[in-house]
Amino acid sequence: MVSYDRIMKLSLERGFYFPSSEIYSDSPAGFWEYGPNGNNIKNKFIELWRRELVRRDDMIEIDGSQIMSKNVFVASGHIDNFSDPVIVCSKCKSIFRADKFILETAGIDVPERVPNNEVDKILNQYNLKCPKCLSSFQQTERFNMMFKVGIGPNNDEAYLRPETCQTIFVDFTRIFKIMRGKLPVPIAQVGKSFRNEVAPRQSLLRLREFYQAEIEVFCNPNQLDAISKFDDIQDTTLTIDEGTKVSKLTAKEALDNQIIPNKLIGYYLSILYEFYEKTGIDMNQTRFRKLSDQEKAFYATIALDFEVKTSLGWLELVACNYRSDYDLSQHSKISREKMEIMDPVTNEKILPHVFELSLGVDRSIYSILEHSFAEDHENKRVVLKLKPYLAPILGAILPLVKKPELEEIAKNIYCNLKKDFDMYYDGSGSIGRRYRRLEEIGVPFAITVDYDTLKDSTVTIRYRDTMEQRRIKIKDLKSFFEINKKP
RNA sequence: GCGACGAUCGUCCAGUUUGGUCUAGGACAUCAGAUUGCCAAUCUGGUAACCCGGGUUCAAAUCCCGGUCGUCGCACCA
Repeated sequence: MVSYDRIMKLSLERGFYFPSSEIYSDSPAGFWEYGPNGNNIKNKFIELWRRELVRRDDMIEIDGSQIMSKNVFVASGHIDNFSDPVIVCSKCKSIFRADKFILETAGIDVPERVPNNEVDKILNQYNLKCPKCLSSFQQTERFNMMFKVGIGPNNDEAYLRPETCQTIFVDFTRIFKIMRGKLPVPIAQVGKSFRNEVAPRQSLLRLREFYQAEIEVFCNPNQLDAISKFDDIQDTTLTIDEGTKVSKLTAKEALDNQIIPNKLIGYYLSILYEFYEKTGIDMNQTRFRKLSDQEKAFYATIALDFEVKTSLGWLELVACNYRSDYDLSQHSKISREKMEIMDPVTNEKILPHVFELSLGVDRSIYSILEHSFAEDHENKRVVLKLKPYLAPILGAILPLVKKPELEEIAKNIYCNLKKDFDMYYDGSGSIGRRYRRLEEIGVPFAITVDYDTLKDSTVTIRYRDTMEQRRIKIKDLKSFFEINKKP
């Protein structure tokens, strides 16, 4: 298996991703840039997500704000649940998690959501001091994983969203009305979320600013098995890890065996699976893992993670949570906005439930890179076997040697194709070197203009994975790329 | 956030032990030119780095302190 370090090296050398603000010594951890190649892959990944999930399932896609008011997160529970009590030594400024500290020193098991004054009381009562300098602690504070921002001259309290889905929840009633929604109605969004991670690590795998592609399926909780399109995917084979046992079985079998609770969840897990199949990730190295009650988020009643095996172990790519009506009822309560809707199918007035597929884009990109990376020792080359529709560049136009008559034709071909496809022109160095360079960033096709081109207007197509070469007429190139850029 | 270790061209590494030889060297990559009829060829020339701040010293890539970042472990991952 390719190591994390090897992918990291490739990324730095070839511009997939690299640290943000790296010329400054005070640049914070957990922020990374996509370079030209990485950005192209990311855009194409998102476009594939749209094709295979959003358009396939007639989803509605929105693009919401990244900064949202305090009340949004009071309602969502993030103000309360997303923070840890923290105590700071008044002298040496050492920081401790209050609940852990009290458990370790006084042996008292306080809940994570313990009020600040309660912590202060316990510290006093048991005379707990800083273990490093034996000084007393300052008043208990909260460390919140959300980034707080101040709006306007008064610095009104607001936050960068820690998950994209909250915009979907707060917008739900308007979207449902204007789009003449019928349950189940999936609403999708791709965008950035922000979490003030304590220890961001491993580049794209734990970021403070990251892309999520989320799908919130609003549904009638009484109609979870009334999904006729389940039949389309019932033979999709899923690997499901229930903690005690791992089963590989079709969606239908999983449903029959109660491993999946209903058709709606089965359907969405299956189309998610089929989407990832198309990314080039080795599906034998993936699984859905049922989360235990301890692992589940506070809003989830059923939770499965879609995970992929990488050199760093199993990596969570998609959180699939049945959030019930938690979010809508909370937003309804705090905003005093009625969020019940008429289900036109059953003529019931209900508060919809939500099943979500919360996908981590950056982790997916990393996994695709790792699973696409191949070292071809026989030919002494490194090949990134990206699917053509995910490759940062679809094709490169190369003059065989540096001769004006070949370069002119090659540049013409390049100019004729570059508006329709992601093309690249390279005329420097030996032809073999150029092939090697291209396959390292995953360019699937190289077009070489040679001396035969002058005679019969054909060029060589070289295939990245097999190194095979075929001749094709210049005028047929457009349709060749048209066909080959499709999933 | 804690602890251990580390940080030199785009990448990998030498130089730090024992301060002066370093206006920092090599390899790969890259750029320009020459050459080249298809898989990292060759020749010539070029670009390019001591993480940041402070201190010690006649003198710091090298020693000391602080910060930042990175790797690993713990914790965290709603």
